[in-house]
Amino acid sequence: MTNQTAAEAIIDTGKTEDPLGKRLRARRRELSLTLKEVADGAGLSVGFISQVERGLTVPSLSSLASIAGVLDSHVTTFLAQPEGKSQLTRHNERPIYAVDKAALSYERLSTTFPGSVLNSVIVHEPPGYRSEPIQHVGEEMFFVLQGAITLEVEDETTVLQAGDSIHFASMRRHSSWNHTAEPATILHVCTMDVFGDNPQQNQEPGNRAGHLNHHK
Amino acid sequence: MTNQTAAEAIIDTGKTEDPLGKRLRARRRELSLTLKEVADGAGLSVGFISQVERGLTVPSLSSLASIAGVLDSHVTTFLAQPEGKSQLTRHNERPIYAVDKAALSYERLSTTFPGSVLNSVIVHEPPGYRSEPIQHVGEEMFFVLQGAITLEVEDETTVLQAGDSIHFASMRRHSSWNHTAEPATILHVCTMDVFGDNPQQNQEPGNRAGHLNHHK
DNA sequence: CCTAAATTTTACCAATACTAAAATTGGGGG
DNA sequence: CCCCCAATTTTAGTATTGGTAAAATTTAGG
Repeated sequence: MTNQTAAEAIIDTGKTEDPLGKRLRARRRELSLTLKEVADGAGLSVGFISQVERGLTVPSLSSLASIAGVLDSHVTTFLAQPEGKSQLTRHNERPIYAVDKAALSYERLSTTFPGSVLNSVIVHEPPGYRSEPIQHVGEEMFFVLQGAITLEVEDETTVLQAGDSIHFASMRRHSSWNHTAEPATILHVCTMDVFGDNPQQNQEPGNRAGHLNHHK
Repeated sequence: MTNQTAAEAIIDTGKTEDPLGKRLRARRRELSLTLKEVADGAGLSVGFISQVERGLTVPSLSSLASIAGVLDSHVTTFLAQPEGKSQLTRHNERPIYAVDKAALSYERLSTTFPGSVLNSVIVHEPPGYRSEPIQHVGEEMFFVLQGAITLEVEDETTVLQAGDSIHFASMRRHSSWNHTAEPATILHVCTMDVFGDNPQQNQEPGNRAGHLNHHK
């Protein structure tokens, strides 16, 4: 509609934000590398890098990966990033989600804005509660606010006390267990779309089940 | 070296993990969509989607974006994801980073594994401490553990008490200020490479300054 | 200014992203 | 069992565009 370059039009999430090329250039400058250095490192030509950085061409995924490698960053760094309103939650006025009457409940901290990947909730685990082992895309972190829990990640079994934290890739099969007689409160952050919203474009919103199913 | 498909070889981060295609298929199944539905939605051909999902072809970034859109997900969802050892930190034995003697200090919670984007630290802000306003790629979340701080995100000024949280895109200019007479403890999570490590491949590691510079 | 490094531009080619259509699989019924 | 339909895979083939090499331009010193 407007006259942005093809690359810009293609890549960005719909919101106006820094396009791929700009970020690559910014990152290269940050490391004070020359086009040639990047090109050589990535096995590509100098001119091409120039084109990409100015949004005249869209690199293939493999090329982008190479370039990202030289820039010592992850591919995802350069793809559409969030933008939106910040979301405040007060400890006394948060939406609470009770998944099953068995008393496990969530307080949602983060919200969803276009491109957001961060998801945080406060989880209240009643004494004895045990979650099904699950694995999924992303990574996550637990920080124990109150009480203690036992966390199993694949073969490691760890007891976390208040103030302890753990960080791991969510693909590793994991489950948690409140082995104590006291309720435990955990701050849980993950990079996934736990609540099943975050529509990339507005399609039929309802009926999509979240991934937080401690299903059968 | 081995005989994985070209696509697999190209995309993955070096670690063995689910390649792009597998994830796309998994996601499609999750939404119980047909190849045709995805193809139509994305404006691509059925056969092509099939090829992509089986790793016979690598889609262009634009195509991938379209497909991701139909799958109601962010592009990054399907690109290399973390894998590694989980990292435990005990509240009494964490590495502490003191940035300037002015007494601001960090306890690092998360570690870095290939592809990880999650970064969490506990920040101790002494009374009166004020950080420089910064903006950068990514998104972040503050959760106040003790005390209170004033957080400014662009034009919004918010006072956060213990237990409160805020979540916003890091591109929005932000700074924090401990306006109280007590030290404040904040759990800070962001999707960026705060500590400046996370080498995608092992290049010269040293000398790269972190981004947490409250520099002049 | 003169030179050399860094970047941009141009012209061109070949790899491959993508298509269209035919071949295969896989259920359910009747 | 066989027909039918939906879903997926396979096969050829083309056109796009990702990518190159080299010349043109800019930038920065000395």
